[in-house]
Parts: sequence; structure tokens; C-alpha cells
Amino acid sequence: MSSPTRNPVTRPRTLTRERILEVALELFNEQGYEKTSLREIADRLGVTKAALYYHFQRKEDILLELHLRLHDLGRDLLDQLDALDEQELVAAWPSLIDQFIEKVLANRELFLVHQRNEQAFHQLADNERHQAENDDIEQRFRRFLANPAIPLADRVRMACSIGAVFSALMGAGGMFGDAPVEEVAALVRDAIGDLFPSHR
Amino acid sequence: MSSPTRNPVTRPRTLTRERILEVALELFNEQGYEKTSLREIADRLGVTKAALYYHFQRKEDILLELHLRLHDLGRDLLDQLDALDEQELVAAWPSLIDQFIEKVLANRELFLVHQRNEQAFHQLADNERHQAENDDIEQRFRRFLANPAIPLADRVRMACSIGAVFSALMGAGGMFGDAPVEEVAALVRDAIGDLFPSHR
DNA sequence: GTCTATATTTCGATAGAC
DNA sequence: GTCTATCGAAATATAGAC
Repeated sequence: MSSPTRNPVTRPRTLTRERILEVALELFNEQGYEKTSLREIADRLGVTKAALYYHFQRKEDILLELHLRLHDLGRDLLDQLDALDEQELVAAWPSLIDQFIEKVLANRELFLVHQRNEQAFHQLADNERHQAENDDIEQRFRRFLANPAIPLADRVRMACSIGAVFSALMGAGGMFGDAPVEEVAALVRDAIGDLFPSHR
Repeated sequence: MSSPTRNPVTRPRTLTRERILEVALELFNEQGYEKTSLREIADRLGVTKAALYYHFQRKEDILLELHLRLHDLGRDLLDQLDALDEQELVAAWPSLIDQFIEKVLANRELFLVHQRNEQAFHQLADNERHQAENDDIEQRFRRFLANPAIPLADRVRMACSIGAVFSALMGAGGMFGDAPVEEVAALVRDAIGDLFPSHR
């Protein structure tokens, strides 16, 4: 399992397919996955409902593709995490959080749709598990947090870091008045730095 | 507006009404609000679908009641928050977080259903706003975070605190292996304490 | 690839007896 | 308060022409 030749499942990226995903992402964020009908997606795209079925077999597959793109973002972070041993981990954490913050900021809508439709994404995993048994990044992260070789206090603070990033950076624009995102991001980095005082 | 005589809208708490809410909370957490049909709620309760309509006019009203109970939990925390002035705030923060942690732990399922069905709860606010214009606790908290009288760095760290609590304490049981919740909660308190070094 | 139908199903909600 | 029965309105998905 997990042979080195496993390719990243070449997913076709035709133009209209991308436009469907783009519009779906918008609508799922505005109204939620369940409340968004294929008709609405088709309407905003200027095509009919049936046309969507040429590009995606089921409605669920649209959400699945968005899920896979989130996985692509999280995968190498978790690979880095798994490559470190327990002693290096705390020292490397700020750097990993930096990368994470960059990815969140560069893909806000994608992270947002996951947060706002947690249930829909979660039920996806059941069907997706046929393709990628232990590739679910949430599961991998939970397994990481359950590792007794890492001091519990550190694991708790790592979990806190993730939540802090989401909480402070993923609210819709202007959560802190008119403060620019970069400034907020820098303050979040500082705060998480204080959670891991490397020189004590 | 917000006259002192505004009573907490005496909501009837009959026995079966409570059982409906109990079962609905379970199912909404397991399958999500949209994916849970009234038939499923009725089945698990041993009654028929139509019986539910004696206790709730619409399906939405079941979710609304859960929302109101979350509001009841958050209201006095926000009242305390609004009563403080900007200088006392940082010093009082750890105590407020303590109370918040207690409420989260004592009402895990209630907070969980909100996190997992963010969209459904959010669309509720539109209809609910008729009754409680500026009583939405999320909006109140956002308004608090936008207050320029508080240093931005402090506001960011407060937002981080909330996310940290959710992230570390609301995962289903055993997020950190078999570590007891109280121990994790204590570690979260420590971590947030490090975010606000009162003696520097 | 996109269209016009249409099949099929499920769900929320109501009416009215008991 | 709970039941049986049913309505009406969506929505997903399919069939087949162009």
C-alpha cells in the first residue's frame, strides 16, 4: 500500500469543469451544500442542469473534488509533520504554522467551504474511503495528536494553534475592523510563537 | 429597546418536547440537520412524523430552539465582556475563558451541533432576527472584535483563544489518546494564559 | 457538450379522525 | 397529543435528440 508510484490521480481540468467548481464553491459558501441545487449552479453558469451531469456523475462528486483539493493542500504539511521526530517537532512548529497560514490565506474560500459544510464533507469521507483509505488529512492529524511519544502539553498547544489560525484568519473580510490581513496574520504568528517558547 | 422587563421568552418545556430536542440534537450531530428527516426523529422517538408538528410548527423551529439555548449560554459571557472597559479587559480575560471552557465542556453536544451545521444555524438568523435584532451572540462578539479602542494585538489573541478552546476541547472523545478532558482543559488554560502575560 | 423532457424519490407540511 | 392519509413541492438523476 501507498506505493511510491501512486500518482496524484490525474483529475481532468477542462475549462467548463473548472467554472463549475468555481461557481459551486461560491454557492456552497453562500447557501451551503445541501441548500444549493444543481439548477442554481447551472443558472449562474448559463447552462442547464443536465449539462453538469456530463462533467460530474453525481452532485456529491463536485464536493468531492473540492475535498481533494483541500487534501492536496494539507498533504505535504502532514508529510513534513510525519517526517520529523519528536524532538525536532516543537522547534519546527512555527515554520509549519507559517506555511499553514500562507495556504489558508491563499485558499480562503476553499477552507471556508469546509468549515461551513463540515457535515457534508464528513459524509463524503465514507464514500471516498474506497479510494484513499488512510489518506484523510483530518484522520492523519488526529492520529498525530494521539501520539503518546509527544508530550501531551505540546500536542494540546498544537491543536490550539490550528484553531487559533482558523478563528482569527478565516472570518469574512474585516473581522477586526479594517485591519489588513497581513497585519493580523503577523499577530497570529506572534501569538503562536508565545505558545512555544523555544528559549526558556 | 432592550428594556429591563424583557423576559427570557418563556419557552415551554414539556416532557416530550424535551425528548424531541434531545433526539434531534443526537441526529443533527450524527447526520447533519439537512440530512435528518422528521421521519427519522419521529422513528427514534417512537411516534409519527405528524406528532412532531404538534410541538413545533416547522422543522426549522427545532433548530431554532437549540440555537436559543446556545444563546442563553453565551449571553452572560458577552454581558460580562461588554461591562468591562478596555483596561480591565486583558486582566479579566483568563477568568472569562475559564467560564467559557466550563460551558463548552458541560454542553459539548450543543456546541458541536453548531459547529457541524454552521450554515443551517446561520440561515436561521435571518428569520430569527425578527425576534432578536441585535441579540445574536456571534454578531455581538464580532462587534467586540472590531472595537478599535482595544489594541489589535489583544483582539487577535482573544479570537485565537476562542478557536483554541474549540479546537482542543470539542473534538469527539479521545482526541488526545486517552487523556482525561480535565487534564486537557487545564493545559488549554495554561496555553491561553501564555497568550496574555499579565506580568511582563 | 449541451439541450428538452421526464422519471423517481423524498421530504416538509396539512387535514381531520380519535 | 397522537394517529392515518395525502398533498404539493422540490430535488437528483436519466433518456435521448441535436
